[in-house]
Amino acid sequence: MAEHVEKQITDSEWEVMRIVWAQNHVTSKEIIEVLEKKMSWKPATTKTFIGRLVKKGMLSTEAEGKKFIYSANVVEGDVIRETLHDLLDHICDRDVGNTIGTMITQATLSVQDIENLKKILEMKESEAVEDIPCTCTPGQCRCQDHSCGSRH
Amino acid sequence: MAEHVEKQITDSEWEVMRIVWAQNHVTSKEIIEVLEKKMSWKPATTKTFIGRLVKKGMLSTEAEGKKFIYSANVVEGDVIRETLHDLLDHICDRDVGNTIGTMITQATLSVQDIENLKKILEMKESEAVEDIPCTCTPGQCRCQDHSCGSRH
DNA sequence: ATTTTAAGTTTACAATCGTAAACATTTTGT
DNA sequence: ACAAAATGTTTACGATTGTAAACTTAAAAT
Repeated sequence: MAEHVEKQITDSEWEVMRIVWAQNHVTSKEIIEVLEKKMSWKPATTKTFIGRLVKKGMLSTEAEGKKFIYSANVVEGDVIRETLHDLLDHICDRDVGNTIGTMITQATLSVQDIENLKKILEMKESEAVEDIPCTCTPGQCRCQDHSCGSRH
Repeated sequence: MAEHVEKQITDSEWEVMRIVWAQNHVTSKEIIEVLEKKMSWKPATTKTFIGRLVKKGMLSTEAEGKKFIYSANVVEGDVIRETLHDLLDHICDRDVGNTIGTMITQATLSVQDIENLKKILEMKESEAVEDIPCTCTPGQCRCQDHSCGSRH
C-alpha cells in the first residue's frame, strides 16, 4: 500500500484518472462522454490521453468479454501524496506547518474533518520537534544567513 | 496582498525563484552559483530560466548602478497557494479534509506549528459545515451514484 | 586601448503536453 | 453478408520544458 508513484500525471491525464478511480472499471466510451461534457474535448483528444496513460502504466486494459475495460494501476491517494511531496520539495521544511495552515484556512471543512484533523494533530504532538532544522540549499532560504528564529 | 498568480512556474523555475525570494535582490551571478552547486546546471541553463522568468513577468530587472539586479514580482506564498489550489481542483471537495490529514501525518512539525494549526482549526470550527456538498462532475467521483455517506 | 571576462540575448533541439484528425479494425445493425 | 458505427492506433503539430551552446555587448584588467 502507498506505493511510490514514479510517473507524474498531467492535469489532463488527471481528468481521465478521476473517472477510472470513481468507477473502477470503465470503457473508453464512458470516459469520452464525461470529458466531452466537462472539458469539451473531442473524442479523439480523450483517446490520446487514455493511450498515453496506458503507455505510462497508469491504466491497464483487459478485454473483458469483447470490449476493452480500463482500470487504474495506481490509487488516487498515492498520486495525491506524490503531488504534495513534490510541492513540499520546493519549500523550506520550517514552512511546511504554515503551508498546511494556509490550506486549512482556505478549505471548506466539515465538523467531522475538523475533529479528525485535531485528532491527528494530537497524535503528532508526541513526535513534535522543538525546532525544525532547515535543510535548504544555502542561498535558497533565508533561514541560513541571519537568525530568523522560526519566523519567516 | 495575496494576488492571483496567473502564471504557473515549473520545477526548474522554482529553483531560481527560491533564490530570489530568499535574497530579495540578487545578481545572475549569485543565482548561477547556487544552482551550479545544487542542480549541476551549466551557467547557460540557469540563464535560460532567468530569461524565461523575466519574460513571464515573475522577475523584474533593474540596472542598479551598472549591473542587473533581479527581484521577484510575486511572493512565495501566492505561488504556493496557487499550486495547492491546482491540486485541490483535482480532488473532491469532500476529500480535502483527508488530504490535509495526509499532509499533517507526513510532515515534520514543531510544537509551535501544532499549536498554530490547532488554533486555526478552532477558528475554522465556527464556519464548519455538517456535510460538504460534492460538486464533482458526474462520473468523476463516487459520491454521486450510491450513497457513500462521508466515507470514501 | 586592447584583451579578457562577465552578463544578457538568440538560437537549438529533444521530450512532453494539449489538441485532434486520419486510419485500421471490430462489432453491430439491417 | 454488408454497411454503419464504435474502438483502438498512428500520425500531426504547435507550445512548453529541460538543457545548453553561440553570439553580442558591456565591463574590467593589463
